[in-house]
Amino acid sequence: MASKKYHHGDLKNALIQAGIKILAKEGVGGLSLRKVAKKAGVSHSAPYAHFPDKQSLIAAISTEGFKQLYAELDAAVSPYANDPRRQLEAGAWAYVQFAMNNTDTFNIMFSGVLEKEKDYPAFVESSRKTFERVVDVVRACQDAGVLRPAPAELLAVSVWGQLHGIVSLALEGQISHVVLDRFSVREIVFSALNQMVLGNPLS
Amino acid sequence: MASKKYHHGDLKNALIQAGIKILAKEGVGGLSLRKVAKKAGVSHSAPYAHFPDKQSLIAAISTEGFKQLYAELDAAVSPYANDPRRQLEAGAWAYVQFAMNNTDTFNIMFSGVLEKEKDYPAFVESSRKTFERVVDVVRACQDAGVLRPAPAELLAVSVWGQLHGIVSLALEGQISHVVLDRFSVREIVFSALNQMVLGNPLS
DNA sequence: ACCTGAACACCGTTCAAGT
DNA sequence: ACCTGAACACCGTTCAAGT
Repeated sequence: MASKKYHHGDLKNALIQAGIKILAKEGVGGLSLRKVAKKAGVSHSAPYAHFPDKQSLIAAISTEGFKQLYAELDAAVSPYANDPRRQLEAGAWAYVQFAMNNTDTFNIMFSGVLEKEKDYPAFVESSRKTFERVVDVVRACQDAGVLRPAPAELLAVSVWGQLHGIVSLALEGQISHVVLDRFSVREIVFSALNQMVLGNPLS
Repeated sequence: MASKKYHHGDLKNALIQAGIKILAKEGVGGLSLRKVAKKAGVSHSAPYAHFPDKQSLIAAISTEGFKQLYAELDAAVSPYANDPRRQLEAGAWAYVQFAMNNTDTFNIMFSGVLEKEKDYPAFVESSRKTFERVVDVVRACQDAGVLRPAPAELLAVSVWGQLHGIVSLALEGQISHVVLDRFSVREIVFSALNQMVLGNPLS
């Protein structure tokens, strides 16, 4: 399988990695197929041997993003297998940190940059898998009486949506300075999360 | 002030309106300054007499979006001046509907398309004003014992974030079909919202 | 199968010039 | 002040051609 090659033998992957780097450095607006090709050391039309169009490259980068998000989520949650409450908090914070540390990847994953996401099975699968991990944690919390009884998937959408919304607004600079002057993003997130937890003095 | 003009006398506004239409018809990816100029019936460089660059046009369209959102929010909420609980629900649903009926405007308002939002005072002001309206409703709910005591702005971020997150995930096609097969977006939103309300049997 | 280079239709932005 | 047209450096995408 590995033999003589034109350039590296795995240009497809090299293009994805180049794309991720450009995205991190120049943002969504700076991501062009031609730059990606140049960074990978090939001509501007070489990517078309591996991706039918720019959207497909974006789908591949997004898929990579979901895999990384899954890994970070899982790593944050796993240590607390018998403490669902801490799983919830650790997972939530891992999600928020991923978003804040990989703003532009987070953006192409969730902000309509990818136009027909349903056309990319790997993307759909990687995002589905991530959601399932959230559902797992939610279910464990329900079993432990930490979260209210309800269809676990529905509650998971609510929890995920809460985190996603807050961090999206934060990244977009939409959170009022009246709030940011007094609370860190961490405090905002945990305040919202605690509100969902049963047995909370305020709930 | 109104006198003879080259084209309409208010090209600036005509460009914004043309932009909104193109956005609605072709999405963020289809929005170009040259198309906007063409639609307004001027040369491709005419817009530069009114906007320093494309980002400024986007800022103006986003500002327009916030004004519309504010108006719809206010119209939905005002009828229930003495029923904070219904204000909260009506306002929430108005927000979600705005997002779903104006997907692409919503996108440029909130999805990182506008890169240095802080540089556009009109944008910042229109978004601040909208947030203030949310805070008003939250405060009324707190006074009526519908929402828990907490700094109103903090709680408003939580409520807004919850709605924003759910509708963003929904627009992005990220809500599992396991959920969507059983619940409408309206049910998902209200389920999450009710969870925040005091005196709820489930809270 | 994998890659190159020329070509095409589009961009955003600048600038000299016209009214 | 407001607008035009040519020009420049970039895009995404296609295609004939090379290995």
